[in-house]
Amino acid sequence: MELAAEKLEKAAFILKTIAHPVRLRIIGLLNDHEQLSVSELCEKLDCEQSLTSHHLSNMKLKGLLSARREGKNIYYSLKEKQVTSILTCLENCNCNMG
Amino acid sequence: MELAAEKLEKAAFILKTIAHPVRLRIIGLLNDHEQLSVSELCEKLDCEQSLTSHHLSNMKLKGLLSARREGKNIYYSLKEKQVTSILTCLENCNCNMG
DNA sequence: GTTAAACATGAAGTTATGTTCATATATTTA
DNA sequence: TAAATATATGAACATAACTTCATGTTTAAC
Repeated sequence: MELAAEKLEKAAFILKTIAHPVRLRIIGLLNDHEQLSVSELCEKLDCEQSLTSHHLSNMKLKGLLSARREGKNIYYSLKEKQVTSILTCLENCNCNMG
Repeated sequence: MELAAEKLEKAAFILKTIAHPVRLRIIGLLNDHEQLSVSELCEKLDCEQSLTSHHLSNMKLKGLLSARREGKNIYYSLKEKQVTSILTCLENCNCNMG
């Protein structure tokens, strides 16, 4: 095991970005849907526009999502599909934690 | 995908606990070693005793580690081996993020 | 029963994160 | 070009996380 030191900071960085209920759901949704507009996400997440937008730009900034404009809408999608594998781990993990 | 709502909070919770360079290294070390005392961890991590201890009790509190005393030493070990699978994901993930 | 070793704990300070609110920008439509 | 829709942005605040430092507790050795 022992992640290489270089990879370590990056791993923590990515995990930190993912480690939030709303952002986890965003990843889940974008894994199911290929791409979604901000308002579609707002609705599905039941999360206010501004807050959703903040989360999205944060995730984009950190390289997890990409965005492209189409008319009035901006569509977000997963940039690194592999991120999803972390979710799968968590899903399968019967972690009786907490 | 779409983690069940109940699992979601827990997943974020676990990820938040893991999402720290030192704590990632602790998990890596305890995956390699089965159990380690605090001072062994301090040394391997090159991390001050108090800080290491804080991280350890945090991880224990959140159910990731277990501890048992043996004389003057306290040995920590992974409570949920599955946590390691998340590290494996990250390792294999050529995430060109950031 | 003192001392030392190994570890835990708690307060304090600093920084980072999350959230809200008000406002700005871009695009389309009337 | 004015209004409406979709989204972004930034300031301000509240809360949580990280770290340090000083001190407490437990166990063992003398």
